[in-house]
Amino acid sequence: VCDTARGETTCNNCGLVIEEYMVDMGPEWRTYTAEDRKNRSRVGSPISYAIHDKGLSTMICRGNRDAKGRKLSLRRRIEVYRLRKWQKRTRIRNIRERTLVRALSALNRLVSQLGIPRSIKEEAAIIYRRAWDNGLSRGIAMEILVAAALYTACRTRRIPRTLDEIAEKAHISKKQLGQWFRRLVRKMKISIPLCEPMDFISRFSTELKLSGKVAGRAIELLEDAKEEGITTGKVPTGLAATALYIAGILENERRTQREISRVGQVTEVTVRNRYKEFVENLEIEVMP
DNA sequence: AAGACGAAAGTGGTTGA
DNA sequence: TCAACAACTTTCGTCTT
Repeated sequence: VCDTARGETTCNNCGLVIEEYMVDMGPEWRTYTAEDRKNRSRVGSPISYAIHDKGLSTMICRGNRDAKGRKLSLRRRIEVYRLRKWQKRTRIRNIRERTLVRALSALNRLVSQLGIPRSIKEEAAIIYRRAWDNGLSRGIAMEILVAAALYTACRTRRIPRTLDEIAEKAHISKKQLGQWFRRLVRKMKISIPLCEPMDFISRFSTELKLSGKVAGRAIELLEDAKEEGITTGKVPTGLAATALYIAGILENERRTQREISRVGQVTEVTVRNRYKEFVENLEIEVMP
């Protein structure tokens, strides 16, 4: 299923799978029985990242003595000093890089799960690095910062995912994600375009297998609704979903309220309320 | 049997004193 | 910091297809 509405090719079927195998080369838990094999799931970054240098990083002790306790010559002392310095530097670099590797692998996982285009992933990675450079990463779980960077990237490129969707896949709370999103925007002076209901139309209509005709009609409806001033303060996903619902009825591609509410991530009641407002204000005749 | 409808009570976030 | 508030959710009984 390809969505080329914005010049992005998001392939939800093959792209997903290929991406996953390309980016995440970590091993899965070994399984022994057929039952295990059925149940096994991907378990995140391979453990080797976490213990990558365990036992390998060496400290060079202070005190300029050799193994037998003799004082070192001046020449040796200078050499040991230099070694110590480089030891420190490379260790710091390794920690940085290791975290970065883990963060990027988490990002890849999220992106595959959500079917997000590659360009947005790159954007998210850049935002993540900038956040890191600005010292925003201190004291915060890497997963949260990654998720916030991804959400920010989606918003700036106007291919929004909801906070809920990203929070769920990243296994963090919506509240935390929202907080860090705002923090990123504020501290890094990123300008975010307003979230418009229309931004959701192409994704939702694909998900509902609705034709382009319906999607176009839905966008018209949203434009009219905006002019009538009945959209302010309403959840954009609910508006987009309802517009598709009505457009579907008008174009004879009806979907049930349940389906509509599911893709719009609102309740049927909300769809009904929006529906009523649309019909009352937009001179729509939906009686067959 | 499934879908649509709407009332009523509850929830979490924003706003304004 | 607190209360008021609008939007949205959950739940549930009733009507329609």
